[in-house]
Amino acid sequence: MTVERRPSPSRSRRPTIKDVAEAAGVSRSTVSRALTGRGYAASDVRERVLRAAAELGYVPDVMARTLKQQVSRSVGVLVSDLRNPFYAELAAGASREARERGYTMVLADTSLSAEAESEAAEALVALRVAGVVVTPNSSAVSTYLSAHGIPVVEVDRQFAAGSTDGVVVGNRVGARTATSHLVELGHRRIALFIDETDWTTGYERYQGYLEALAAGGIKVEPELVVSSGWDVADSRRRALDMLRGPDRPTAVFAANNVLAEGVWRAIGELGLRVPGDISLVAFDDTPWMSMVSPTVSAVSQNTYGLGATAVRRLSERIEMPEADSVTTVLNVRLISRESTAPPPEI
Amino acid sequence: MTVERRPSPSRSRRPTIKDVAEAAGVSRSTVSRALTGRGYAASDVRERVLRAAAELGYVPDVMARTLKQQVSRSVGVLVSDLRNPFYAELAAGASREARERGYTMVLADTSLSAEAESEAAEALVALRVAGVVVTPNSSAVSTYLSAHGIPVVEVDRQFAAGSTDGVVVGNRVGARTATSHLVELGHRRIALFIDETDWTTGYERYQGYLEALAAGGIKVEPELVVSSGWDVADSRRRALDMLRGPDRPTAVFAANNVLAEGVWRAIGELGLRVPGDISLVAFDDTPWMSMVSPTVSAVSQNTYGLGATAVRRLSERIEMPEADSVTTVLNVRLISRESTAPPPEI
DNA sequence: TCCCCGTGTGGGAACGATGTCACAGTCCTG
DNA sequence: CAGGACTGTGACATCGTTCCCACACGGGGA
Repeated sequence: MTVERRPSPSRSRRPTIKDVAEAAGVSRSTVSRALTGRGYAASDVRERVLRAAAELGYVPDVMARTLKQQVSRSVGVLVSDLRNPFYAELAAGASREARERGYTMVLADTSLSAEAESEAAEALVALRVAGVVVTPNSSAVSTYLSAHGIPVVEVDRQFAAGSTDGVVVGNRVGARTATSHLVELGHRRIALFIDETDWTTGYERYQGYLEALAAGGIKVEPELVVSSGWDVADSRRRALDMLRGPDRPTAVFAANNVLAEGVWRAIGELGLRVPGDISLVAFDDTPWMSMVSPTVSAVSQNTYGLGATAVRRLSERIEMPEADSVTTVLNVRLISRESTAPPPEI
Repeated sequence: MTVERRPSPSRSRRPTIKDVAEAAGVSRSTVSRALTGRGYAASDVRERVLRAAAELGYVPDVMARTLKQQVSRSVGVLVSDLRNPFYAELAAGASREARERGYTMVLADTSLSAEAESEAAEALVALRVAGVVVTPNSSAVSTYLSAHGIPVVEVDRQFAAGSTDGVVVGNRVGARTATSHLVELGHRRIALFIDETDWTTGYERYQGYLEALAAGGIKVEPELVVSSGWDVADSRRRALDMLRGPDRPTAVFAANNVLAEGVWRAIGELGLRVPGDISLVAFDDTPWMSMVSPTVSAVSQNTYGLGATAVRRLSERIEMPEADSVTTVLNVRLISRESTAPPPEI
C-alpha cells in the first residue's frame, strides 16, 4: 500500500434561501413559492429567483424541509449481505425504483447480525425515513419500525405477515418444482441443503421439498436434510461429509445460491461427475450457474424485480397508510440445464 | 404474481424531546444534556430522563439535530452498478466501515448514467451529507461536490487526482504482471479486452499491458486491443468476432470481470479449449473464476477493502478538512490458476 | 363611490434539537 | 461571614424551510 500527498483547497458557507431572496430582491416566502411551484409567483419574479438560485448554486436543505414538513423523501433499505449477489441485485432493483419515484435510498448492510439490524433500524427512525424495505432476520425490526409509525415492506422473507406488507417469491412452488424435476428423472435419494426450515422462506422451501417427495411416494430421510450455516465454507464442509458417505444421495437440491456454491465446490473436490454421479438443482439462479460446466439447473427468481416491487409497494403504502396490507408473490421458474439427469444405474 | 389482502393498523404522533421533558419533569435543555452527555445533569435526573425516553420510545430527530449543528453523520456512496459484484462488494466494505464509524450510508446506484449521477450528487448535497465516496464516471461529480464544500473520495477510478482524495488499486502493476505472465509462457499474440484506454483505471491497465509487451520485445498489434462496451453481451460479441477470425490471439487479458465473463462465454460457445487453444487471464477476481473448469487466473484486488479504505479516508478527511489530499494505492496480486499455459504449437 | 375578489408579496410562527446565558443554590476557603 | 467556585437548571435564540395569514394593488360590479 502506497500513499502520495498533495496540497488541498478550502471552502465557504453554503447559500440559503435567504441569500437567494436577497440576490433576487424578494422575500424568502417568494423564493420558496417560486422554487417549489406551490402558491403564486409572477413569472418575471419566478425567473429572477431561478436565475439567482442557479447562480448561487443553491440547493434546498432537505433537513430543514423535512423538519418543517414532517415527512421526508427517503426510504431505508435493510439487506442482509451485499456480498451475496442475491441481495446486491435486490438492492439494485430497489435503488432504481426509489430513484424513479423521487426517493433517496438509505442502505444498510446488516451482515446477518441482529445488533446491526436494530442499530440500523434506529438510525432510520432518527432519519425520519418515509418507509423501510427490509429482508428481515426476525420480527423485531418490523415491529419496532411499525411502532414508530414507519411503513415497512418485508421482502424475500416475511415475519410480520398480516400486519405489514410483504413481497416474496413462490418459494413453495419453486422448491416443489425443482424437487419434482428430480423425482421425475427417477431419483429417490434426494438431499436438501437449506439454511433453516422453521421460518418463512426456509420453511416454505422445505415444505415444497416435502410435498414433491410425498407426491412421488418417497419417504423422507432426515439425514438427507442438511441445515447448513449461512456461508459457502460451511455448506462445502457439510457437503463433503455427506457426499463422501457410503450411500450418498443421487441428487441434491440446494435451497439458495450460497449453499449451491458450497455443494458445487465439494462435488468438484471429490471428483464426482455431474450429472453422471449426482444431479444438482439450486434455488436462485446466479451468473456462475450458467458459466460452469456442466451448467446448473436452477429455480430463477426475478431478484431485481423483487427489490423494485418492494419499493413500489412501499411507496403505495406511504400514499395510503390505512389500506389493507398486502403480500405480493412473484412467480419463479425452473431453468433446466445440464446438471440434472436420471440417477446412475446401480 | 398473486396478491393477498389483510386489514391494517394505524399510528400516532412521534414523541419529541418536549414529551420526554414533561414525562421526566425537567426542561428540554436538561433532557438534551442528559441524553447527549454534554453539559451538567445530576445522576438521578439523568436516570429519570433516560427512563422516560426509553418508555416513550424517544429517538432524537436527526433532521432537527443536523439542522442545528450544521453537520450530519451520514455519508453518501455513489457506485456505478450494484449488479456488478465488484461494486456490490465495494459497497459492502464501505457499509461496514461507515457503520463502525457511526455514519449512516446513503447509497445510490448511478447505473453508468451521467444524469443519474448528477441527480444523486444533488440529492446528497441537499441531504447535507458529511462526505461522499464515489466511483466517478467523469470529473463532474467531484467538482460539483467539492464546490459545495463536501469532502469527496474517489475510489477505483480517479478523475480529480490532485484536488480530492483517491483510493485505487495498483492497476498498472497488476495489468503488467498479468500480461507478463502470458509473455513468459511464450505468448506473442496477446489480446486486451478493455472498456476504455484514455482515463484513470482503463488507461493504467492499458499502460501496464503495453509495458509488459515492450519488456517482452513484442510489437503492439492494434487490432488485438478491443475497446468493448460495458456489458457482458457486448464483450461476448466482440470476443466471438475476434476469436472466430483467421489468426486469433493465443491469449486474452480481460481488464475487468464483466469483460472476462463475456470472453469466457464466447470461448465456450466456440468450443475452444482453455488453456489448450487459448489462455485467459482477468483483472478482478470474482467467485465464478474459481468455480468454472478450468479455473481462471486473475489479478485479485481487495474490493471489500477498497470500499472500507475509502470510507476510512473520507472520515479522516472530514475530521481534517485542510490536510493535504492523498491517493492510497492498494496492492493487487496475480492468482495463477488453470486458464494459462504456453501457446499451442503451430 | 364602495366593496369584493383575484393576484402577488412579505412577515412571522412554526418544526425539533442544541447550546449559550443567566440564575439559583451549595459548598468551600480565606 | 463574605465572596468565589462549582453544580444544576430553565429561558431563549438559532438552524433553513414552509406555509398561514395579512396586506397591497387594481379592476369590475353594484
